[in-house]
Amino acid sequence: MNKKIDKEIKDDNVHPKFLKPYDPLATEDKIYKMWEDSGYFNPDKLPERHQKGEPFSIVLPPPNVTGTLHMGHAAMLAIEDIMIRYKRMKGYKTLWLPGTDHAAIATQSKVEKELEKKEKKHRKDLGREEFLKRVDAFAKESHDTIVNQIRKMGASIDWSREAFTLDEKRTFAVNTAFKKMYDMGLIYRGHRIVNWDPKGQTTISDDEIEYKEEKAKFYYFKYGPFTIGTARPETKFGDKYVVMHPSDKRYAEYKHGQKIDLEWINGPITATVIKDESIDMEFGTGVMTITPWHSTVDFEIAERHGLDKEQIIDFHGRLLPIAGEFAGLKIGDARSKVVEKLRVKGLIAKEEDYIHNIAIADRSSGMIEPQIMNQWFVAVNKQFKLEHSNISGINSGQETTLKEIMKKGVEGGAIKIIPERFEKTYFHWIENLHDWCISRQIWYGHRVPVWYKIKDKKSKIKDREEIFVGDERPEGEGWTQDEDTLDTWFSSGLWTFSTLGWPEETDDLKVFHPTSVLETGYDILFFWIARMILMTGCLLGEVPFRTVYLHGLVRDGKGRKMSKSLDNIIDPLDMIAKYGGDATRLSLIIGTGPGNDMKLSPDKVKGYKNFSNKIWNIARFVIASTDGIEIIKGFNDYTEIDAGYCAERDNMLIDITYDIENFRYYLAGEKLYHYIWHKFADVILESSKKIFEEGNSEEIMSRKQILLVSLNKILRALHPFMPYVTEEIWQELYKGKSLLMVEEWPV
RNA sequence: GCGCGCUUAGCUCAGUUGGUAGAGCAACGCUUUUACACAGCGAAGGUCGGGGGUUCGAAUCCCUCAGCGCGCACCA
Repeated sequence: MNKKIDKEIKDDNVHPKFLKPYDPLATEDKIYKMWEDSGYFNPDKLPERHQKGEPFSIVLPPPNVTGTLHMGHAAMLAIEDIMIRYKRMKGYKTLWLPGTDHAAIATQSKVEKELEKKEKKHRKDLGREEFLKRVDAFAKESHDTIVNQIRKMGASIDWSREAFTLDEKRTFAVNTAFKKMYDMGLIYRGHRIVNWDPKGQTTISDDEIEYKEEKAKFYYFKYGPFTIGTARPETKFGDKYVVMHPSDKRYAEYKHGQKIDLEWINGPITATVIKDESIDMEFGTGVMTITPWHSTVDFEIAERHGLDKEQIIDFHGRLLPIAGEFAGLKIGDARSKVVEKLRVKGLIAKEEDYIHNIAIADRSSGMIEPQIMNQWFVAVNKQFKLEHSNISGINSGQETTLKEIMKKGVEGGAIKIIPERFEKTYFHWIENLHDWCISRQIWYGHRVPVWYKIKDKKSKIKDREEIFVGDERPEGEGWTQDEDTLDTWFSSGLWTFSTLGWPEETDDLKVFHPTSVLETGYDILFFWIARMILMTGCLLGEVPFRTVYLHGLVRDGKGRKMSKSLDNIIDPLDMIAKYGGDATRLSLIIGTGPGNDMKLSPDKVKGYKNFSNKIWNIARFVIASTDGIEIIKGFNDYTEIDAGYCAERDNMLIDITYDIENFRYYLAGEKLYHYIWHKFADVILESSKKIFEEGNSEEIMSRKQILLVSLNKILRALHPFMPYVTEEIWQELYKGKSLLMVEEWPV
């Protein structure tokens, strides 16, 4: 009998392509093209039942145009495609909108490195215009690679709406947002302490810093009657304030504002005593001197007491003339020399080993040097009137702050974060949030939409400049645009609505915003998610999305972040070529819950390739042993004989539907896998062989029915997870009908 | 310092509201005119990190300790 089946398949030529084993390579590209040509990725082209359905929208977290996609991106695509395909089958009007991110600093530094390596040139050798041409060319190339990779993953994404953070429409949205927020008083320019990256020659935000532990010496210097502790002797030249806690009894005899003459690095100075409660009495000697120009904490103390601030280190990390004989030295070289001089002068009390964190720019790996600079900021604590609000807890026309908007969006339940524990992390981050520095001294990105005109060269600095903020250069002579560009996250913050046409009031915006789900890695919760909530709340008075689903990071065998490891990288394209897109997808879904990291090995992907083949052979068996496909029309497989199997199957389908509704894709995937292989194939198919040999006609008929109906339902349920193989079988089974286009969710 | 997570078979991890421990991979034995060897059948492998508590019953809830990892803050 079995031998006969196999023979039939081959000999009859009924299913000429339906041979063993399943070959993903020969199948997937062809199927993707068919899907794409069908137009069904575009919500406007979906059939009637979807047009009446509820909208369901996801914007793709735009990959950086810095190169290629890694396994983390592949996981993101797999999860989002499952969401979209499931909702589409359920009859929703589904939109999944793709795009890419110009990723200002990341992309620019990549091109700079290449320029340095290949042509031994700095970007300044090319000039702004020529350099930007190079970056654009690189970005274009990356873009094309990325788009190809997204297709390979089987993403049912609407290419007709593709966006780029730096394209014309998005640039207009950025400029409009900037102007609105400037007019609302939420964007301001001012001299504030910022994170300066001397290597990248730009400011960066707090979130772009990484901290690394470093062993260092901690020195105690004699500073007049005090002993002060410091890890940075080379910044101490200008220190003329000595700070202690007001209730520190050890220093009760010294009064706030008291002047003390003392001998310091380059000779005698007059120090002023400052009492400030921020001082930790337990740390060191409980006394310190401050360097307000190069330390955030010191800057804040200086602000509180109206103290002088002086720059010690220049923007290339070298000491300024205030350092006297040390002027011009790099800070790294200066330290030991300054210590040596203090030693000679007998001003060192003691030194000890200590471990501290040094701040590193995560893109350039330059050591951050705080500097006071004139930059553009977003004010997060400033009160302003939110004209229109859909955010629970904030009424239209109410006074609020951006911080409050970020808080209320999640607190009030308008946004649900999965897994929930990240809500705590999110609130904690908001508590510590400072004004956001948005200007960058790099070339690639959105140029700050501000023009300056010098009114009167002789007048005081304050009103010397006339400022114009807007999308285009103002009328008249003498205007020059700000040289700086905007933080890349400023444009990403608009992503859910800039992609839908904002600031125009488009239909897309009305139908699809707020978006349904934002699915991304937990590592950009602050960078991106928080900023989207901020920008959307401020500009639209609503939340950008209803649910945030955070996936874990994909790590290599050694537990390193796949996006950062240099060797041992698993390339999604390699996996797809070897094991197929379906297998690659499933390996990134099963075995990992939201927010948990996963270690991925090629063996796991291989395992799911075997599963694709299993499904393929299940289908071959069912087709060959049921005399064709007509039998399926209009019958119910709940016969008395096999009702138990049917109920079990349908309960499983209800179960996984519940899992999917609750974002437990890993469970749904595993349950399907388990049912298909170990129940449907191992038990039902195996027992069918016997029934077909020995059973009576009623038993045989019942069994044929259950096989066909089960296969039909299983393929539909599995389709969001493994779209290619299920589609290929479906088309064989139902002669050219498409699973993507016509089929509904099975329960 | 504040917060979060993890610890279950050799490896990677599931285990949704507490009811006698599961999967994949690897390894072992048998099976090759079988829908599928990218397979089937079978066997093996775990005091669920330690300790304590709640409960008729705990991998699951509570407390505590330890190891590992992560985030934030910050160390003058």
